[in-house]
Amino acid sequence: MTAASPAPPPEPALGPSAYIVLGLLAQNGPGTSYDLKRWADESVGFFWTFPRSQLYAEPQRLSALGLLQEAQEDGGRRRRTYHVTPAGLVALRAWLAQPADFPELRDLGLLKLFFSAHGEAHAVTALAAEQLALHRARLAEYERLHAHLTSCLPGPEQVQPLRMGLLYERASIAFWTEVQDGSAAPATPS
Amino acid sequence: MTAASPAPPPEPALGPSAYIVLGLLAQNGPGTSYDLKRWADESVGFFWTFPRSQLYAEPQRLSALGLLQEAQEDGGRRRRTYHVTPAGLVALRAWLAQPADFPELRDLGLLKLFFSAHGEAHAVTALAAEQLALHRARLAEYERLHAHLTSCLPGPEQVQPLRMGLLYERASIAFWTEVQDGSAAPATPS
DNA sequence: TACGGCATGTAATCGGTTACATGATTTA
DNA sequence: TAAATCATGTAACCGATTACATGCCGTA
Repeated sequence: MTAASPAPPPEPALGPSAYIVLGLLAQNGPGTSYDLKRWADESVGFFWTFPRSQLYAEPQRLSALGLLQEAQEDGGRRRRTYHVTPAGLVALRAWLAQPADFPELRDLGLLKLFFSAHGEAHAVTALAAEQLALHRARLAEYERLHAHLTSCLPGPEQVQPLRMGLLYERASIAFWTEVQDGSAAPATPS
Repeated sequence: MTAASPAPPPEPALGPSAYIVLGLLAQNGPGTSYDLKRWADESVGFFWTFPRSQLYAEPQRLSALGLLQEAQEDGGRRRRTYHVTPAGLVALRAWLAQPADFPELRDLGLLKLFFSAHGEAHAVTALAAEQLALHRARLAEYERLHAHLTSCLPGPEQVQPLRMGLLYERASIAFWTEVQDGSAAPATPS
């Protein structure tokens, strides 16, 4: 490699939360960390969570990298408002173009089920009941949200993940029902 | 609170990976970190991943807490073999009895879909195709594993999580197919 | 004006990830 | 016996979670 291509800073490879911040800001215009929290809570928050403090730390990292620009107000709370720079948009697009690796379920319920042989006898029943309750509640919530979204319609990309959520919840309910009904079930044809 | 109840060490609240180690050791007898890796790779690894080095660090933490006992061999590699102590079993059972909080999808594909408005025009198509490939491959793998497991049958608890995996993969395939077929789809009845 | 809750941030800690480094075993 | 692979571990870094601390604002 010649001196002609000094290779721009080696790109520290941002994590998912960085792109969530970039994406949310790109979508909803400039905002503060608290705005980010509110936006996340009613959208991505449903399938990707993180503590609030990340939404203070992450924008600062991104500012340092030039992907966001920060404006701190003088009076009152001196709060920081961020907006995406052109470089930030480029980074976002680059990330969107890269292939996404495999999703992970990260389901503590499944984990406990897997090890349930070492628990109390009725542990599985309790677990199934509890998981059913959780998933039913979540399903109801998704259905509300879905109904609500189809009215104040954004682009379909923002509704689709919710549809996957619905599919997942229905599958979960089917699964835990099956578990609850005991191992009595005969061979279940695929 | 009187001096009569000195309250045993405040229990540092272990993370999931700690219980994976405890559970795997409880299930498969004593073993080394490498054994843990192999066991995980063909079971829990499918719905809960972590780097190999965790399987060296975690057992040491657990030993320090008295939940595992370590035996280091003298000759050769001086490798460490761990086995679960009674206290470890108690901790495992206590964890199993606690309610599990809600699972998270953590799906980068969904995330990218959600923000896809800011990418190239064909980004969604590419994403859908790529995700379909991933999920089809995974589904095939699960089906192989399922067939294999039903032969060398362990308890059903160890097969059930895999069944959830199957349900999830089928749902995912349905979802991304729907995405791929474009927003042309009319109202999809639930 | 006092109080409660909303808003805004920082500090310390810790688990998880990457990278490094090396020893043992098998096989060509 | 050299090479390749399997096995085993450590160190450093960094993102993420928890906890702390405080400021503003609406309202009683």
